[in-house]
Amino acid sequence: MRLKDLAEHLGLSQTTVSRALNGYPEVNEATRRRVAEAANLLGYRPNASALRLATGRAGAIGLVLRGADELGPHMSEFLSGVGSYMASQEIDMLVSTVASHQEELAAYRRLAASQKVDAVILHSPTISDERAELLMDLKIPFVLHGRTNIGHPVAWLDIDNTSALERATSHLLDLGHRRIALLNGVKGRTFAQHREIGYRAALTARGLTVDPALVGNSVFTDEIAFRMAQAMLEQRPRPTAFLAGSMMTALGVFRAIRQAGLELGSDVSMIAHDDVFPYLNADNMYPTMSTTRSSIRQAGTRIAELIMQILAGKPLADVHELWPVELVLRESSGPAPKS
Amino acid sequence: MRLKDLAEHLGLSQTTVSRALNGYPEVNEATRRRVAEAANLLGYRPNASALRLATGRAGAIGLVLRGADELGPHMSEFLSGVGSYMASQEIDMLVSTVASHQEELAAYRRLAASQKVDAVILHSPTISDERAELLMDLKIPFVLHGRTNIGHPVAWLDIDNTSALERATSHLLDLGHRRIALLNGVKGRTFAQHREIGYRAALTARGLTVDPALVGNSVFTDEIAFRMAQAMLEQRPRPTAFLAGSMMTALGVFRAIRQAGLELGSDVSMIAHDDVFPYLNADNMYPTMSTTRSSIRQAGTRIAELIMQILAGKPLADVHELWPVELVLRESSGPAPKS
DNA sequence: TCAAAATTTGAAATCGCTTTGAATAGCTTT
DNA sequence: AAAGCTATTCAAAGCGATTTCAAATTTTGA
Repeated sequence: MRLKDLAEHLGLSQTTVSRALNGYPEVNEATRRRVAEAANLLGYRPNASALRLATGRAGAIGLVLRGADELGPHMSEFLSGVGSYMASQEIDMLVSTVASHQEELAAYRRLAASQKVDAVILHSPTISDERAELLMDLKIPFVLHGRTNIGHPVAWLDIDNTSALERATSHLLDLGHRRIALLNGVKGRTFAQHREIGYRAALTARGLTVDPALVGNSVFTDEIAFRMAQAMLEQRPRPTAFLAGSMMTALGVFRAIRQAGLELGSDVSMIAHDDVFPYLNADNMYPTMSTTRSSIRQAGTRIAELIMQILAGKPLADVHELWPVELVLRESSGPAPKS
Repeated sequence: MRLKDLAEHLGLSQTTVSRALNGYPEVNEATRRRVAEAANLLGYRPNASALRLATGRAGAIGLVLRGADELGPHMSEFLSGVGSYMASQEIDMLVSTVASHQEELAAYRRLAASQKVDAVILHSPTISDERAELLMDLKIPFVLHGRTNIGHPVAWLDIDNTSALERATSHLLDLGHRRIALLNGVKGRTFAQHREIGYRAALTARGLTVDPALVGNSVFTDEIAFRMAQAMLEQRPRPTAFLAGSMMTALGVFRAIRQAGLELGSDVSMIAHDDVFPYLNADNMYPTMSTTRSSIRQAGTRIAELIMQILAGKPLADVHELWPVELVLRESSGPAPKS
């Protein structure tokens, strides 16, 4: 069913039908109704490629994901946040997977040259992110999930990682903990830097120094967290508290604590960052998990909205959102054990 | 940079340039090289919409994911398998998220009417899947990840769930277990049915009957598995072995076992199904986990290949693959405890 | 050497839509 | 009744590629 067929069926010109369907004012109300009805009945929808070619808009946004490390539970959850909004706007999500940084850059060049997307979402930025620079050069609009430092203004949404870690660390210090381990994200990522800044600030405020042996950097997986925590727990004096970068990390730390014959919440405390996964609830854990909490799904939805604003012409410099992070105290964080 | 610009730059017609780039034989080798070089240098890539309109091919495949329950770790891993192959074929992945079954059907209708995709991948089928029927009606080619029973032949790839569960169950029976719990997938899904068939077959072969209180059906999450396992462990006599539907499930069961003060591998045994997540390795768990193993990522890649074969004209009836499942015995499965 | 065949190139139609600019019809206004 | 508006509608020109069909050039063969 093409526009032409529909027009013939109605005894109208393509022009009129097109206008009727797209809400232009210069079409008779009766005609518009007739057209809408017929279109609905016959299940007409414009051919996407033709529409895109004619309008010059791709009707899609791009997401380039770096293989294994980015296509995890965080990304799924984020994606479904983005998707829920984009679906309502009839915008497609074009997802590409790549294996390396070089491939990722190439993917953006391809997207730009073939004009497959109107904008992209960039995530997990480094402190001075090369991809952001490239996208500026390519003139592909984008919203950054996180922050980075490049020459130009950039639209971004981020959570206040520094403040979150500063508060979580301070709380543990208040409870008497002195050896607090930080299982942070991969070095070089802005969010990991921000978290470390918050952690250091809290320690420094009490005149304490950071023990490098208590800081780990890695992707957030159960497995790696388990090993890092295990190694840290072998130190003497051992850490009495952990700051876990994600709920996956928390699961790994939990296993390591158990395996060391220790009890979470009494022998060792933990505060984890909770991105709010529907299938991993801090409240349902044993013991319940203290968290710094911020929904990554909501962030996705909001970023989708921001993208649409940017495409509508909003200046980049006006699109900055720093979301606060809740600190939710539960059973996993308790007073430091008497030594 | 449009084809026209490139053609003018070279002093050639669009026709010739187009042909040179698309490998048609009727173009002079020297010309072809000259064109290829210029295109490369100037970074020319055809406008995707124009190309699609002209060729009638969408150059994309669709994936419709039902919100929370499908966008989990399994799907991520599967997606990246699909993506790795599709990227090599310059085919895009169009990902939509929907919240309900009705929305999902509507999404397929939209994809069909607007001709946004050449084919789709269908996953987690029910025993007689309505979506598969719809896709047949809409004449959208698709490959099914799993199996279903509808009137027409359907292209599919599946793993041999029945045999996997039959073998795992038999092994536990050999070890002396008699009360074996099954944490299965959502009722109604074909794979869950297949698994139950295998489980029943093994029990029946020894003259045992199935205790409904030892069979649970749900999505595969840590949390739900924890609760189901917890409830089952309260029964007397309690189950001495668990068949976990996924590694997430296994984590939950593990927690429940620990919480009940029992030891995995001696007091209680477990065999989990392992879809091979890069970040959750059965070998690295404590104790190491016995598994039925099959890479969901590889399945994704293979399904992508099958899609291309179907688009190339291979008859649906010839596209059926049943993959065997490995049974890997590790420490989590041991002899039944003396009662 | 010249016609025929093979090779190489190009003009124009096409894909299905949007959008510009013109045309028609029906009312007012003078 | 003619002129001027307004409200509707339509024919045709893009959008940027592919592809058909014809033309120009070169090569081949007798």
